[in-house]
Amino acid sequence: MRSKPFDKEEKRNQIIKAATKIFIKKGFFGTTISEIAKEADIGKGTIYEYFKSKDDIIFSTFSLYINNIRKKIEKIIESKLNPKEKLEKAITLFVESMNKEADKLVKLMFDFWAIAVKERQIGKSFLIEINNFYKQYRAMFSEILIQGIKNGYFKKYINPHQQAIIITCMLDGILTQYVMGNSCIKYQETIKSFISTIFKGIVNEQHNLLKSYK
Amino acid sequence: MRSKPFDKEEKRNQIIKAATKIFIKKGFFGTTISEIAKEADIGKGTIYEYFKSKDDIIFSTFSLYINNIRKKIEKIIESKLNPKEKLEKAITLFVESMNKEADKLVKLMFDFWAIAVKERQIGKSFLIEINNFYKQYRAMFSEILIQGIKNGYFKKYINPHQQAIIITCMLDGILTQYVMGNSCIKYQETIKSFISTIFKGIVNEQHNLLKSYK
Amino acid sequence: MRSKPFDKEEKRNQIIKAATKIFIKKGFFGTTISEIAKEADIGKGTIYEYFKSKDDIIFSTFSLYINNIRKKIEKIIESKLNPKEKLEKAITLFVESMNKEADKLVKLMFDFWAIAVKERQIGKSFLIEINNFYKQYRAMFSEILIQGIKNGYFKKYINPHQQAIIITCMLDGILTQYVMGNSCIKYQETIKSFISTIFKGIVNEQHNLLKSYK
Amino acid sequence: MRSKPFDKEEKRNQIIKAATKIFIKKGFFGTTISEIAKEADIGKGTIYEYFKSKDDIIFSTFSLYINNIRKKIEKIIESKLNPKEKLEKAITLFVESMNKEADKLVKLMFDFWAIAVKERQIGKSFLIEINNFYKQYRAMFSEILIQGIKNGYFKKYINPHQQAIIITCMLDGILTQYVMGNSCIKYQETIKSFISTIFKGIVNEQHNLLKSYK
DNA sequence: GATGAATGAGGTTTCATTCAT
DNA sequence: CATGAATGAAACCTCATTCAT
Repeated sequence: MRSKPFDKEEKRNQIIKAATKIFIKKGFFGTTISEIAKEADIGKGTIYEYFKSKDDIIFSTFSLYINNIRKKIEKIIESKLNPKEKLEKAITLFVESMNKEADKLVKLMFDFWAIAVKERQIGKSFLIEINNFYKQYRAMFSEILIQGIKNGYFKKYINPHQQAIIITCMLDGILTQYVMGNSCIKYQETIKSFISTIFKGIVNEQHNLLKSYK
Repeated sequence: MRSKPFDKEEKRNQIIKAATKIFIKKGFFGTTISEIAKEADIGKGTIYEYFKSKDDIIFSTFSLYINNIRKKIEKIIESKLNPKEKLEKAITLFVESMNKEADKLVKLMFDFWAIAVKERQIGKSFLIEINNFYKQYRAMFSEILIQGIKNGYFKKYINPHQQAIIITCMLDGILTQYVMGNSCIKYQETIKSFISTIFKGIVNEQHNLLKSYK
Repeated sequence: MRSKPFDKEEKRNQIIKAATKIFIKKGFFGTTISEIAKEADIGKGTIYEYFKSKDDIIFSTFSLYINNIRKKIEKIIESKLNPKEKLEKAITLFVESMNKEADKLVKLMFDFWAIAVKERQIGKSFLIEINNFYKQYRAMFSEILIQGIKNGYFKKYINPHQQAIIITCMLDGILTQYVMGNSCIKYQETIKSFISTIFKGIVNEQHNLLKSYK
Repeated sequence: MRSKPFDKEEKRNQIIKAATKIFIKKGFFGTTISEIAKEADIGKGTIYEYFKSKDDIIFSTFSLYINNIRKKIEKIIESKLNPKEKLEKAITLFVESMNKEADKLVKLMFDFWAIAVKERQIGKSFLIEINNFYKQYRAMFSEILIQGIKNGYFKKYINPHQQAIIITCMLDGILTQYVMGNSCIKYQETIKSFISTIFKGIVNEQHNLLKSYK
């Protein structure tokens, strides 16, 4: 990758990394270009060699992380796991992102949202991106469910699209309350409890019983 | 216009109403005091007769809406409805408010978050308030469920606290995706579908059957 | 004095008294009309029934206190004391004003000065008033000295005008350093020491010896 | 204009110089940052690259002038002059500076006072600095007098500390009245007259006579 | 006469962006 | 390419003053 003597893309990511760190701590509106520059250990003016504006930084940051998650989603879909395993894995992906570093990233997400809901120029782009992300996210669950129905893992009469919405909304809700509520709900227990509720409704027990016989 | 005797509280609410309108459109950081003043049709300085600072405005706005919802919650709890009806009513309350108040509240919520992160001092107060609100919201559902279990409306072995969390998270999630997704999910269908899933898990069919016999 | 049902002058003085209290604590520029009104226990608007503007308040305050001192000076001059006693009395007047309440008044004086040295409208009037006051103050000492020379209390060859300047400058200097220096010089000792130095230079010992013979 | 390599200290002083000019004319509270910027021929924002706040400007201004005088004082103390010459030099320093620096300083002094009263925090620092300055100033005269007594130039029985206070107060007073009185007293004459009075009291004539014999 | 709600001019300060080096 | 000094628009907020009651 580092074939050229200078790699513009790498430096961009370096700046985004620095920006993310500060955004998480102080929020988008609480962060100054100076702080980002200092954190990235470069001059203030240099930032403008790589980004058109402050808005461009947050938007690029957003895109970077969204795409990272997208890639993970695609990997799951394309994996050789069976639908039930895929469903668990997908939820786990979500749960994992709530630990450690990623917990902070979620806070970043709130900033994205705050910017997105407004009418502003950048907001619209955000909203479109977030919408796409949600669609994709729901599509992932939808696809997994359809696969499961086809293969007999899940009950035939369930509405995969509807269930996908319920699952994503639930995960979103847990996330929101977890972060807002200052970790006062035990999200892991909640998710487990939720999964069991959901699974009870959709999993085709007979099929799975047969499977395990083999 | 100034025929009535001077009512400080009314004027405060009038300003909050104007502020809300602009906050929702442009976000807290994108809104100026001048704009609020113009929207409220008063002078810039007048705002400061009723609020200590811009932060105070958003905080008061937040409190106003939170308390409005609180009052409604309390009414439901204290009503003469049976637990199942209460549960339906509580969710309906939520659905209803999605068209009016709560829709605003959610959009403001992101701002609250942005402010909470930027300004440590006020941020803490915000998070405590949000936390309290969530607790109260969960407590409402918890109480309804406990009443229902006692009276035999709901199954004995369910964990009311856990179910309350699931319900509130779900509603929160639906709301978030509804607002973010620009009405691209049909929330009413989703909620109906969700209710049926939940009810399947908790409602004691035998008891309700007996009831309907009478 | 309270013959008329309403005494405008009295109310003015009442406001000045309140203003003085706040001016001393917070300085002219640190004091707001609201504070003065609250201290005087009247409405903000009422102040403008008695004073044209904030500047007018400080100017009137200044005039009031200056005139009080003027009256005292005149009393001393017109008293039946002998020149040496008058000189002592005049300095004592000064020393007295450095105690108790009056010490605070001196701080007010600094505000007058701060306003006076500037080019502003009110500053000019102040400067003229202060100048007049200084002149009068020096004139008092000058007159006392001339009386003393005439009557043989003081040496014939001294320049009364010059000595008056030295005395007033000295007193002014002590005052400044006392207030600025946060009472870290013992002004009473200093003044005593200064008086003895001055008296050594001007008092006609022979005459006083003769006097005390009688 | 910007040919020289960038000198932060120089620019600070340049701004201070501009600020001083306006402060003297209009007073601290009457001066706006815009005016200072215009006078210094720079942008408003540039000021804040060199000073934290408006308060910081006045405080730095104060420190600059105080320190300039301090340096001069130290030079005199450390010079090879004899005590009597030092005393004359010290007073001369004072007289000289009345035409230049000190005249500014006194006018600013009233502003310092006004700020000291208005803003408790910064006010304390000011008073401490002023106090230190006065102490140092008195110490200079004290030291000169002690040297003089030791070497026989001044009378043995005088109290050097007390005399130092008298001298500094006197000079301070002359300065104040000079500035306030709008040059209406002839300070040079007054100082000469004062010196002769003081010297009469402290100089050891016999010793000086002997000295001049040699 | 007395009031205090309303006002808006004008103050300080921040910070994204530019541009000469 | 990199820099950071310079900038000024625009924000928040204060407060002397007005005026309807």
